[in-house]
Amino acid sequence: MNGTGVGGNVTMHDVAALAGVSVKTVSNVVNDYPHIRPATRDKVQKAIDELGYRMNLSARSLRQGRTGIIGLALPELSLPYFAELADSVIRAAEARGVVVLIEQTGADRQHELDVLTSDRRQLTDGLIFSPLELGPDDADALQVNYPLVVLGERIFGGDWDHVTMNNVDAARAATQHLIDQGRRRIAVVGAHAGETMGSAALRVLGYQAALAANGIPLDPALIIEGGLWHRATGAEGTHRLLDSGVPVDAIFGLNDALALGALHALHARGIDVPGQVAVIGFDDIEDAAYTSPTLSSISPGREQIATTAVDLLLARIAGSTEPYRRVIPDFALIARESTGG
Amino acid sequence: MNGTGVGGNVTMHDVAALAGVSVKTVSNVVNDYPHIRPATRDKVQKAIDELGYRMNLSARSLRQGRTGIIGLALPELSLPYFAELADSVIRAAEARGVVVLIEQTGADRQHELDVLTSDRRQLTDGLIFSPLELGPDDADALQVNYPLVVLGERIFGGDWDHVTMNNVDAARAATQHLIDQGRRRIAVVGAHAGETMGSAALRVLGYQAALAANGIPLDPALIIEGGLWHRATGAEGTHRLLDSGVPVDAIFGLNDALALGALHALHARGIDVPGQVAVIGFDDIEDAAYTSPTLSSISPGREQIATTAVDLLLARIAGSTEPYRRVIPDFALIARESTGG
DNA sequence: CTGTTAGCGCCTTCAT
DNA sequence: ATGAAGGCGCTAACAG
Repeated sequence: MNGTGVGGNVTMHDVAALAGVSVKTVSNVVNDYPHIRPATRDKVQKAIDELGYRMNLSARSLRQGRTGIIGLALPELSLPYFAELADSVIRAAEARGVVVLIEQTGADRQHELDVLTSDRRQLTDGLIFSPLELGPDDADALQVNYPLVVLGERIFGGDWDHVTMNNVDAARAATQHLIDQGRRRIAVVGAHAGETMGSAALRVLGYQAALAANGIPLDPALIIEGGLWHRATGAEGTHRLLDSGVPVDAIFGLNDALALGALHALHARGIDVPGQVAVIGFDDIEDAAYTSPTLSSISPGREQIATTAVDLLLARIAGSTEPYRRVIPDFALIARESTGG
Repeated sequence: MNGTGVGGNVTMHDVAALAGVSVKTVSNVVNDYPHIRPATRDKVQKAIDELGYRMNLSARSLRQGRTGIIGLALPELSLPYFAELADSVIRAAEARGVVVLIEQTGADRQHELDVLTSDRRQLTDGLIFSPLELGPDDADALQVNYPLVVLGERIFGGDWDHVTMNNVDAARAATQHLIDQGRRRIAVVGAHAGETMGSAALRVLGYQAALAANGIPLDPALIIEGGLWHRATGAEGTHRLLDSGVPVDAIFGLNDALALGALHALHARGIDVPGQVAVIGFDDIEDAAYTSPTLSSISPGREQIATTAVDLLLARIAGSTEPYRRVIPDFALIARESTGG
């Protein structure tokens, strides 16, 4: 039963007996305690190797109240941005010796609330949470008694740990880029009416700021609503926009999935990109570099967001008590064909 | 400390004391034991609610040797196919009351070996493993002493649990579809030289079978190697193919990422798809429906693969002993613009 | 630097 | 249908 597999039945006591030391000494060796005589360490290590001993992590968890697992709750892995984010979080976690349990909320409000109080929270030492539906009214739900790092900026005002990016400035830069290419009738796809603090609201703010700075009047007909930021939403919104007949020479997809949908719709209607309509997205997912035409986008520093979130969470787990709010300032405008001259 | 959060310190003893019963009775209630008097159950449940009791999962794990977590090891979530697979696995797992710990192997052989013997295996009750680099020579490494379900068909010959799809037939169907559109110079991108049983080898087999069935000679110059099935690999392989000057009127990307890369390369060279060159992929990732032109592909029944894998794993964890090898026979050819007349 | 003791919270006997 | 006791494997707290 115990060949190539992961050892089970052999305990510290067995190791201690074989090595002729106490269990505590074995524990010390296994946990890299500072002061152990090299001879003792070797003796123990030999016994460990000989028996193929592996520590029982459940027992350790029970004892110290930690599992070495962190949770990551996100809308869904099918959305490339979140898949890439998860990739980065897992890498960062692995580099720090912890593993990641992923839960999908499906962008469902109740599911997002559930994830915060789920039994599973007991299996994790802390949670990195990227909500899409929770808003300022749900601030109470985020007052949990375990380490929590919230991604994105849907919920301001609380004093919980927070990692976000500079949405307003980044969206302004994207819009300015379109303006620099001579575009004046710039639509935005994926807006959320009534919201004041989600990513959508902040990016629209940046869009408006850029228009204002360039003396371009804001035309409400160019602001296209779209709840879920999927490709389908972008395609459908773009069709609505074009059906409406308002003049358009550029589309700003509030994320890349929306922009990909826009490209799709424009292609379906035989509208040349960027000849007739320029398109820019947001997130710089891998896809953006491979579409036809390739998609200009904003690179939000995803890697840095992930490592920062993991670091904050681990610091909190380790006992740090100061409240954190980290804004990742670095973003980059990646100009590709879809906005090219 | 114990408001919205996930309860911690209150134990079964506390509940038992408040309810005036023994801990065993509380345990029975919590675990939905069959024979409990309704009155007793209510009493206990009331005490549980009043104290906000949550069972300590570490203690339970220690006691029964199970964590309720299953592992999922895959190359990387950045590859859309695997992100979508993970999505499906997580959903299937959730529906069955378990959660998923994801580990990325980065398509690195050593990493793939490590994942099988890692300490983390102790946190999981079993593993769903999608290897990319392990081959027949590594069969021994798969002889582990915990429930393991292998995805894909890189390693035949062992008697471990296995979920795969009908790669040969599906690839034959893809190729036949191109032939049906009048194509005769069909290249394949992403082949793995020297392999005999991976997805690449099997799909190439199907390709060859289709050619043979239609009396089309096999031209080795049309078989383009490509190790990692990323978009970049597909683009680069396509450039190599076109640089070589051999006549081509269709490209079969052995997965969608490769096909997306091919579309990208063709677009960059101003070659019309499908006018001059038709393109088909494999996997039917979400992207395929949104590229320009939209990408024809093979839908492999990803959802069914995921649920089957989870079901097999859970059955094995529950103690089933018969060796399984399940082939998911259902695939579908999705014809889109990239192969359109 | 190393040994001893006493639980962590639960579930599995074995009684009743 | 419920209670009592013991231990799963580990580590924190003290000795020494």
